[in-house]
Amino acid sequence: MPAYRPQEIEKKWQAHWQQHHTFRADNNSDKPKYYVLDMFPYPSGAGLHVGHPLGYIASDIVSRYQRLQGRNVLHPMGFDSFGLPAEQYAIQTGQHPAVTTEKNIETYIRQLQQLGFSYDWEREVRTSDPSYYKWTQWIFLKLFNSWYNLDTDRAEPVSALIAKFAEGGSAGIRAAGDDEERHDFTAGQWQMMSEKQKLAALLPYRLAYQQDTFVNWCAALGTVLSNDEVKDGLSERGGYPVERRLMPQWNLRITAYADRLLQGLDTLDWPDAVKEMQRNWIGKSIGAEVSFPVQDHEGTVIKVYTTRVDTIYGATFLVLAPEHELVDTLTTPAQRGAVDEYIAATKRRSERDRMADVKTVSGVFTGAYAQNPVDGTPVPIWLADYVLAGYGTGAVMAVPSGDQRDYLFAKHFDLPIPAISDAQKDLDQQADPTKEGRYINSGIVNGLGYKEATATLIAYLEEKGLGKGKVNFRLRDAIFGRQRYWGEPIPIYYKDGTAYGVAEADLPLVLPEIDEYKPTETGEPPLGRAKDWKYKGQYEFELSTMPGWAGSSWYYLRYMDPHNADRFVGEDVEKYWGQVDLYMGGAEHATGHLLYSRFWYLFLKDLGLVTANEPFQKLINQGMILGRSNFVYRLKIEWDNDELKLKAPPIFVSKQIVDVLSKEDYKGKPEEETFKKQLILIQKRLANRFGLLGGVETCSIPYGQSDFATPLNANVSHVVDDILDEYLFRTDSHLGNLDEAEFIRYSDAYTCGWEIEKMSKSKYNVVNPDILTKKHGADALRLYEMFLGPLEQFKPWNTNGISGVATFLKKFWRLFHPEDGALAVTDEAASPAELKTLHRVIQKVAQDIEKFSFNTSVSTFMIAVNELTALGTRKRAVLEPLVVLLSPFAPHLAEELWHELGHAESISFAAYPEFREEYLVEANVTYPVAINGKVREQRQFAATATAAEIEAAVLESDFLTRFAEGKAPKKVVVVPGRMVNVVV
RNA sequence: GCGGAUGUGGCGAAAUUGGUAGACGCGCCAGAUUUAGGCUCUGGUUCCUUACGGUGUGUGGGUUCGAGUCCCUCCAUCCGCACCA
Repeated sequence: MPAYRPQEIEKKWQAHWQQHHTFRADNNSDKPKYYVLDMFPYPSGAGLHVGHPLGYIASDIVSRYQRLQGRNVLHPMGFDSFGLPAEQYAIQTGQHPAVTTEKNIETYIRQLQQLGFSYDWEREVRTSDPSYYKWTQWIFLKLFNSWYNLDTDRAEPVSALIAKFAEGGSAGIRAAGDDEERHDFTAGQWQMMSEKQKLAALLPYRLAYQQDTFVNWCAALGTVLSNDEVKDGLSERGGYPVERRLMPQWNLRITAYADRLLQGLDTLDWPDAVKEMQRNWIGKSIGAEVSFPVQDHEGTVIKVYTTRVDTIYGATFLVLAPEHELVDTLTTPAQRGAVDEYIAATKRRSERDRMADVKTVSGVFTGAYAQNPVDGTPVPIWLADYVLAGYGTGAVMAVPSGDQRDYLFAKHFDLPIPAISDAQKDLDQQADPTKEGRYINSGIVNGLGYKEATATLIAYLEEKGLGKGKVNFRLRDAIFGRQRYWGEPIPIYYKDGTAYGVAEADLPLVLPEIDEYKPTETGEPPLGRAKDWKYKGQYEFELSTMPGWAGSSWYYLRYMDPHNADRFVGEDVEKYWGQVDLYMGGAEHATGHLLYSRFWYLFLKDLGLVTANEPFQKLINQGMILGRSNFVYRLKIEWDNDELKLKAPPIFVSKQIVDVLSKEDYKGKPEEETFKKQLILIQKRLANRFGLLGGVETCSIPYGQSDFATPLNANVSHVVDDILDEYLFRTDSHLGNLDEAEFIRYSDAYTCGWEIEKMSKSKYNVVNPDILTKKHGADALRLYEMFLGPLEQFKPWNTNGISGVATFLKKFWRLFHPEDGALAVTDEAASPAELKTLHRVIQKVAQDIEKFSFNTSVSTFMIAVNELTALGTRKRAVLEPLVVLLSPFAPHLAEELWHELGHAESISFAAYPEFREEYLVEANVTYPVAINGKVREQRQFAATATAAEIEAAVLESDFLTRFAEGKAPKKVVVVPGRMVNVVV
């Protein structure tokens, strides 16, 4: 056998695994099951970069480890193949999204397969495949045909609701959702309704319902975005402006599950950060709704929501959101002008300004007064934009002594700030929301504490019919429609203006072909372009498609039974696999995908279609691998607000360009045009040479030896600093911390800088794994990605260190092939030293895998190889178990050696070596012996020696004479296995 | 503002959970082999010091025979939410 050639070995075994279906998971097995899931990728045109596989490698290690432990492992992969980028590309080029998506998936599969993942590819799913989205549509129809019964606290079929209506009308039915959208009727009235009227009455009960909703409308993208797709008032994708607009929309009633989604979190083995984010997102608050009767408006009350009813005696004014429905009625003629002006001013401020500016106090008095329901005191009614129309009732009772915002408002408009608790302090400085102390100035709760006061007041208000305890959630229903082409068509059609669900038998409702992917001239979604696209040839279909998260909300269930044509997942199969044991993916899905998936699962559970309580028991967030962006600055002189300014916008370039530009022989001050041409030329030349653009290390680094250690020419760095102070302005967010940016060379007008940020094709900071695999092999790349640092951490990519793990693999190979010759192992028995090395690895690696601490496992292997190399070990008894241990990490190398050692079956079916603790215990143990914590010598004791024996041995020796300067020992502390400390 | 996290060499990082801080790898230095090296091997590498020795886990304090680890204070950085009543 020649020297270690990873590329040959890897190709051979990947083909072998595929041919022999080595990783095929069995839906019937006596073995215990284990389900390892990766968050499936969106197949983008750029292909994989080194950041993508990080989580996949980790989950693959766990999968292979669990197989060695004798479990039946389900480890699938698929593609979230509906989405915006393919559609944008289609609009630009006219290419069908299905075509580009297919091409991208092929690239992804090729790249994934060459890393040797143990996926069961026969279970691959694609969300854009009609045989898959048939079931996404089917689940939508289930939602459409369900309502949420608060009495049973679960979803039930709409047919049950119809039965109730027929029997007793709408009275007494408690359903999740907004009762104001619904109308009351008797059983008789129900019977009299036409079909159209009945469906209209049912619609606001459904879990998938259509309603006029304030949505985030993005004109540039021509679609509606969900809240988590909007960042700072701009679309997450593209950064276009987003406005609030009232539109008829399909919604999913996730709010019905708010409490259960919250409760369930406690049972999950997830990172605290993610659970906390979901808790905040759901935003449960326990409080009360209190009615304040309005003076001079008989029968009109203002409902406020508060979490601190106990402070109601301190409520000196009410504040309504400017959009509140009563504003118009309440405003007195004298205040009308001021109020109108304030509302107009609020509207002029964009959502973004309003969010950005939380410091300025603004508001206006309506002229009207309400009565405090507990003591009848008149309280003025104000408007202010710090009260949100969308939360609670859109009105608050302001307690300036207990709430900082109310306090600032009161100070600003000179309203009274009465104390309500004897524990409140510094009320001339700030509000004090304390719950300590006894209430004062508080009528019926004077002298009580927080808990009693709250209970007393709620009881009192309930009795008077002016209030009740109430739980509020911040969570909003999920908007489900997108005005887009490349998504699942919503299986709804309209008959006489009324929405009907498509019959299950007619699924899938296949996405029709259209000739252009833009919205129509009349502003309809792209599906409006479809010709002759009608249900049963006569009814118009719904034209919006489902959002990106629809298909990804249940894909993990389809993996269990991907080819089932009769059911979304077979009953027995679902029971067998149950929930996902380990879910690996990025933290960016904390409140989106992970919440929607849980919602769908709970819903399916209510329908008896799934059996576990939660879909994902354990979640690990792998950190992101960041890239180093390089850029050059182009100095520009511009007019900015009548002022001449020098600007230096950065231009992203590949690392090679920075390398070339910073070479000593690159001199002169090129004119702008010339420079641009040069840039393009260099990019092109590099593209030709390396096939791809990206930051693979191919040029020598000009100054110093590494990216980060920078023996930068001191003179150059000085000049750059001076120039910086003088000329460079922060003109682009990508610039970030200029102070920290490194400047490799200053040449008149151009300077090179870098920054660590997310890998992105447009920033030329992507490192392609193919090239690394070609050079070092997939095993080396796998090991290196794990070795890089803790799995969950964000870390910059640095290709330099990969040689370390490559060397390790070579050394490992050489344990079996001395002088790179033929396999040479002996059947001698292992020595105690060898057994110790081996069993330390068995123990440590198993512990590390349980803790997902793969970087330390790799170190453990390296130490073992160094030790065994030093010992000259050639023994099968030591080396063979070591191969098994290494196989989850470097599967190709391990498989090759395993077969060389004479095994016919794949190493995946080997048994994990058993750990024997006794091999780690030595006859003699060396302890540090110290005086007052200062170690003076190392001494050997029998491994079985007791603390008392060790103490005696030290005191009987001449240790004290030599080190204690005649002082007498006060005590001796013996920590078995650690240290002997004599205190003098 | 609220919530979550993180601070250890030139760099990525370890530290058996309170026991000789810096394992392992990169880089660097020296040496060996080699025509040569970007291959391989050996030794060294917290910092200061020629050495002896001292110093050292963001800051300041505390508990302890002993603290990177536990408690309190402050500082810095990152992430999430953000006028949620």
